[in-house]
Amino acid sequence: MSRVTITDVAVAAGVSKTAVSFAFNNPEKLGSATVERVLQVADGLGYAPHPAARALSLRRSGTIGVLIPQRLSTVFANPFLSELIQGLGELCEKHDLSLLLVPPLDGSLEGAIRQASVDGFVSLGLSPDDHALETLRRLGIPTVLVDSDGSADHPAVNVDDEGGAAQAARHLIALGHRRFAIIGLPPTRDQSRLTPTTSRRLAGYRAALDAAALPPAHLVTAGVTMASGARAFDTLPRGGQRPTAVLVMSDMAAIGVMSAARAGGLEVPADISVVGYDDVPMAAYTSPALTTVRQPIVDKGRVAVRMLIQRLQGKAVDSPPPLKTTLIVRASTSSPGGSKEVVGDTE
Amino acid sequence: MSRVTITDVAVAAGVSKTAVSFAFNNPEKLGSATVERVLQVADGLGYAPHPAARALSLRRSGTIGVLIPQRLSTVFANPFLSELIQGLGELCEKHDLSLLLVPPLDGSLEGAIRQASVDGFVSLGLSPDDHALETLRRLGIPTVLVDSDGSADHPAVNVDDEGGAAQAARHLIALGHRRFAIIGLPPTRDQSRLTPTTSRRLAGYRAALDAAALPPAHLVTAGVTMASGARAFDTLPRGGQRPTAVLVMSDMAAIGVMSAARAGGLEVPADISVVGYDDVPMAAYTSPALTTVRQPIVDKGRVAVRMLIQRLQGKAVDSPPPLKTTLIVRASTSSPGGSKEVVGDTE
DNA sequence: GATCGCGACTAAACCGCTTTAGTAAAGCGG
DNA sequence: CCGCTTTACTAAAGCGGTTTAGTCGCGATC
Repeated sequence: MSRVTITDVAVAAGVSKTAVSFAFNNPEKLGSATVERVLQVADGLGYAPHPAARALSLRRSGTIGVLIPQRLSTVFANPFLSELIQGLGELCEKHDLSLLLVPPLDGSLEGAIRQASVDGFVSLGLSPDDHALETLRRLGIPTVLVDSDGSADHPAVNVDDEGGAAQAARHLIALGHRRFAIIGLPPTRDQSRLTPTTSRRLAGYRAALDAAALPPAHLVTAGVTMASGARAFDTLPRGGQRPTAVLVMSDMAAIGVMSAARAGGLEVPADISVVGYDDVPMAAYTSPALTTVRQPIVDKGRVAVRMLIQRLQGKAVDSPPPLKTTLIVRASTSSPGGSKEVVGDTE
Repeated sequence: MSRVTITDVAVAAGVSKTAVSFAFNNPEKLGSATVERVLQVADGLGYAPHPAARALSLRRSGTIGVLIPQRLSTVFANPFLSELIQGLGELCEKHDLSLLLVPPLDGSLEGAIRQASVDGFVSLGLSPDDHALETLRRLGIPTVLVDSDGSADHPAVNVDDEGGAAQAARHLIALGHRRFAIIGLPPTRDQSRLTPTTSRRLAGYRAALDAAALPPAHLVTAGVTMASGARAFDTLPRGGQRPTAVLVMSDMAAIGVMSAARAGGLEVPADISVVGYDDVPMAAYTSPALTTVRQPIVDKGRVAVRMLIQRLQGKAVDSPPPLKTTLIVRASTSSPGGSKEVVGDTE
């Protein structure tokens, strides 16, 4: 009861394997009567070409891999990936491509890369010195990076992380805040350093604070979950040193911060202002609704696939200019006193 | 600049292809010195076995497909899928399996099924008469259903949809509600009928209403997004006929309902109570926090993969008993008057 | 010293498809 | 009726691995 093969169909239809293949892929090379008959027989037998055999022969699999530097169970807790996949998926469906999720295998992304039968990769948040990038280069698999630094080998699509962060900080500064905390994203897989996204956003926050001649902010990192954001909040200074505003690099952590603040008896934004990053859909539905930096996540996915498809067609592709980020002011920010009054320029 | 093949390695190491293959997969069949040398050479050349060739030869791809009956861009708007993938992913990573997302191709799931190079499928929410199920059976691809009715061909993992729904309805009845609306899930792909999950939840709601001798509830359907839930709310009767409680089959729609209610000048739960379904993480963070029926989504994913792996090993697998659902009472429900006082048994 | 067994390695078949190169027959102009 | 192009179809060579069924050499056995 094994699978029906092309040979079975050929025999049953009284033609050669070639004819069967042509019937499906090059019908114009065959008499129309034959095509008809072969298709009929194939359908009757329930024939479907073996995808692996096809991939081997065609030298393409019709699949693109999404290289994910973390475990699926953690990374999918963040709606960011959901949204990105919406963008990736939209174009993939249009081009008859499937999406393969490729998380580390036994902790090794490189092992996972080797196993994956894909035509190309979209890779998320890899730091520029990750060995995975070298593996990709050596294997010659076309790759587009997202939220990384582009290189000669691999173009990257990014948003204006720094600009968005600066906008967020300036908004709070304009509201009159002086004591800040920054909650960053988790470090790279090997824990050794910040991801490119983290660095860029941090640079944006700091540039704005420096420009206002404010003291450096208290910096901690947190995962991109609500629980993790709540934990991070609990490590912030208390009493007189308590920051009046928190710049969070992900909405999920920001929501956790708000929730922990409230649990600690503080009111948002009266006692503490919170700004997120991403503008995931739920940011508009929290209470108070979250002020955050919107980045066009779905677009990011679309652009990445579009670039990858070009690379698959052998065209050279450059990293596009960063996509725009926008500050979305909602209800989680106000002047430190609690009034919404603006002290200075909101830009 | 094409890929390094096993032959390249064999030549470079001065051995046969067989030896190279053995060095990787059956090192005990070779002298240890040879193994060492072959591995060295392979590494030096940057050799990685071609996944498609391997899949063809081994008759397994190391990939399982997630059969998704909707477009990726719509289905990923619901955190349900994210959570399910967390469960699926957890076991997949443990077993060195990859996850392939398989949405309809040009609207056809069957086409997508044929193209996918997978060892088995986990299929979501398929109605029992969907042609895709017949295709799967004919191709003989092991499949485990989620949120569908099981059959002789394919076992299914489900939760106690009906019981959870009944619990939700009884909770509202006990609070004193008499006029209900039900917001259901979208129909099947061909629009012809309700999905199994919808039917079961509906049955649960109705059983509870009937048992309390209440009039039938107003029924509408909505997609599983906040926007869609908001739209659904706007179609409900107004004025004296306005329901005092809404039973929603998904949290995302429920959150949309709350938001639309508030936009319409109502207060939740004082003027209208809302109960969701799923207990996605954000349900606890909305305002008011959402009363909802919790289903163990991550578990569902884990169980599904566990079953599929058994099937891949040739074992017969029966549908397990439904997983437990639990009513989580939060702040979006109260007595119709606005008081939280309970009129009767809350169970 | 022929035989056996064993360890180390290889030739070749096979997985199921695509595609190139080619054949046989039909069509056709002269 | 011959040579030439078309049309319709096929044999066989890949694609890049795995695996079965050996081959070969060599020390141990009787």
